[in-house]
Amino acid sequence: MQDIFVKDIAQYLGQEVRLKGWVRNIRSSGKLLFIIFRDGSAEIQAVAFKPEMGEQAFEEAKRLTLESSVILTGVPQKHQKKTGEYELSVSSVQVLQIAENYPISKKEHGPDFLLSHRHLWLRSTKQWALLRIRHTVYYAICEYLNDHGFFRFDSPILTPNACEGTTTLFELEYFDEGKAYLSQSGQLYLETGIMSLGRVYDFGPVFRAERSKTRKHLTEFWMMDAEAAYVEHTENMDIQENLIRHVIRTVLAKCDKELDILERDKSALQAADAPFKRMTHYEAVEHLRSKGSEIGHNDDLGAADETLITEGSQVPIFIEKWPKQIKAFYMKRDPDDDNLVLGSDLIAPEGFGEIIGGSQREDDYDQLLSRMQAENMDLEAYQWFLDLRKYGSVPHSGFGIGLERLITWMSGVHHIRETIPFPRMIYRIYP
RNA sequence: UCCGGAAUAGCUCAGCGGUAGAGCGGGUGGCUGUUAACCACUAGGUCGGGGGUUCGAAUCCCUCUUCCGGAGCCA
Repeated sequence: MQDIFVKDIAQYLGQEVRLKGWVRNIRSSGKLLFIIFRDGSAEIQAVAFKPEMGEQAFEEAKRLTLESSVILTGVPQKHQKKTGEYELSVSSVQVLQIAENYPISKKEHGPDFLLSHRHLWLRSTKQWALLRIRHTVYYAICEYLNDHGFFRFDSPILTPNACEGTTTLFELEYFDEGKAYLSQSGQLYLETGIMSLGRVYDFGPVFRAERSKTRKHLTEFWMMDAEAAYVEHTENMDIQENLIRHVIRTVLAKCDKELDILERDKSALQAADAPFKRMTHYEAVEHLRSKGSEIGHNDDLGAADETLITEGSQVPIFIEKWPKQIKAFYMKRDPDDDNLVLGSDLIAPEGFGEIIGGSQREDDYDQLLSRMQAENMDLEAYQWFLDLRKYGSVPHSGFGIGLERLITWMSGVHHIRETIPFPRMIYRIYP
């Protein structure tokens, strides 16, 4: 007899097999018992029928409760009521453990309860689907980059200095060396990697101690940073667009069932796999003001603006060429306008907001130095970064994708906290 | 940090000045095709903490705590 996974059940019709997993739900009707069984790969209805399996085995099956661990032996058959589905006709039941009073019931729960039981909530169908989409998105990003000349280059997580502003760092004591910080982005370190490998990316957790409390924020999230030598602003956006479109196609191809479970509108994702729109920050502001926003020409887009800008657009929109005072010090100035930088944000459609921030980097030593001085940065701490502009500086660009933001969009889920196994938020660090 | 909202059974909620309720989950029993199965019975509560008003407070007021939603900031 063979041990198989539920996902492969169709290949074993009529043969006795063994399935190892858990009980998702159980329904009984006298001499009949319906066990909704899952094993990680998929789920299936197992039917225990007393006259066929005998009194003893049936009594064993009757002991089962929600989330009990069990090994079922039986024969896969076509589902008697649902075409295209299968069920297992159970012949024997080996109970590993009876789960008593599993806390998550079949009815609704509030977010506080579910988040406090996140270690168990992960087993629920919707969470199972989200974890699988997360896996697919992660894999698709790496696949695209690997196929386009990028090398994995791991940036450090413990760092001596900040990449973005200094108010949002998690701080810790580092032996006798003073303060160290958890990385907010591997970008500055990636810029060293391109001088060796040409094109590089990192993928790992980053940490931001921002006291933001919205459905788009986590204090610990996964970011993919990519950086490429001799790539300028426009090509940088081309790479991002092709990468995101590859992710959309991969998710649609591999996660059809998961998207159904999440009731994701797949046609919206299909429509997003088309050339992205591009507009300058100036054009975006003009457009927003015509729609009633009070945004100014030197302002960042607010949450409402992000939704408004993509209204009526099926594809993501790049907003490029930003006023330099609202963007980071390392972005390259626009040669056509000294007040602008060659940065771009990618805004997802359907109100999902910003998913990528990228830019061409300042490669001129003097320009970078004066910008850092203007922002009162600790030049000594960034000497290594300035060195890159002294020894073979080249035009280069890069971008960072927030993995969970991208998953939120792909899956259509309401809150980012469901897209990572254990979300870290301002008021929650358990479990 | 700021602005709103909420806290009652294990869970989701109703009750909004006069004897603490329902559904789900748990337990017991019934049912040969169930789909959050169903039916019957049953156990289960310092109404978030503290203070006040009142003959009487889950209910009105004050305060603290916790959580949720949103803003700013960001990916």
